[in-house]
Amino acid sequence: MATASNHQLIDLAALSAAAECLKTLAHPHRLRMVQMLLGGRYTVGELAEACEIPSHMASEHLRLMQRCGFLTPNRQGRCTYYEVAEPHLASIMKCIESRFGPG
Amino acid sequence: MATASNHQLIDLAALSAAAECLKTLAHPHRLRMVQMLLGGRYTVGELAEACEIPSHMASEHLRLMQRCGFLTPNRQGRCTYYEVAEPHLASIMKCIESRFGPG
DNA sequence: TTGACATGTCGAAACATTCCGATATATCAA
DNA sequence: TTGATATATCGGAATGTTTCGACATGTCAA
Repeated sequence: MATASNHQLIDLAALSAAAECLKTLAHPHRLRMVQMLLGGRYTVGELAEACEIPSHMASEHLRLMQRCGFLTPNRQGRCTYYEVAEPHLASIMKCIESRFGPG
Repeated sequence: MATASNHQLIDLAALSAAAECLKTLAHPHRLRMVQMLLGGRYTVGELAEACEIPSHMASEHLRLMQRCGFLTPNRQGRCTYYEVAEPHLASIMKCIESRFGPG
């Protein structure tokens, strides 16, 4: 046994879901996109340019993040704007910034 | 452009490092181990049993987490105790619990 | 309608991860 | 020493991810 304060362990099924989400987040281009989108909405093309990747690949990354509930697309004419749909993304990104950010 | 409050974007090299760490965390058994270790120290065997996996596989997971600075081993006789070495693990785990935990 | 532009989808190659059995090392007890 | 226990490591099979070119769809302007 360990120390006191044994706060409930999350069950394995929930941990698998969490692992899926973390895996989705665990990519440098996707992290950059999330970081940008936490500051506003952007089109596929804008996100692609910021990551210096072809836009059809940005589209693929965005699809993955949409699939696990992080983002939602919002078509407007020829462009598709993506926005953050998962509120917890802000706090997890803060953790990442405090560990890997500047300063 | 987006809204105001354009706080500095992390550079791609740092995001790659962050992605590596997140990838390492993104596994149900490793998440369980981290969650346990945040509450105290455990041996390879104890962690293996909690995850219901053979201990040589637990050892492999622990090696990965050691490699990215999350944990440190601490040999004591025949057993190796692992402990949390990265303070930020606690806060990122809190984020995960608040999203996937009970309640 | 045509042509240009912005996204999205498909299939396959390249690459990485996960898992397992076999084996190695390290410690203790007798 | 021998045998038992606890971890660690190696190699390979199975599986999953990433990237790319090619193509499809959907929108607008003329």
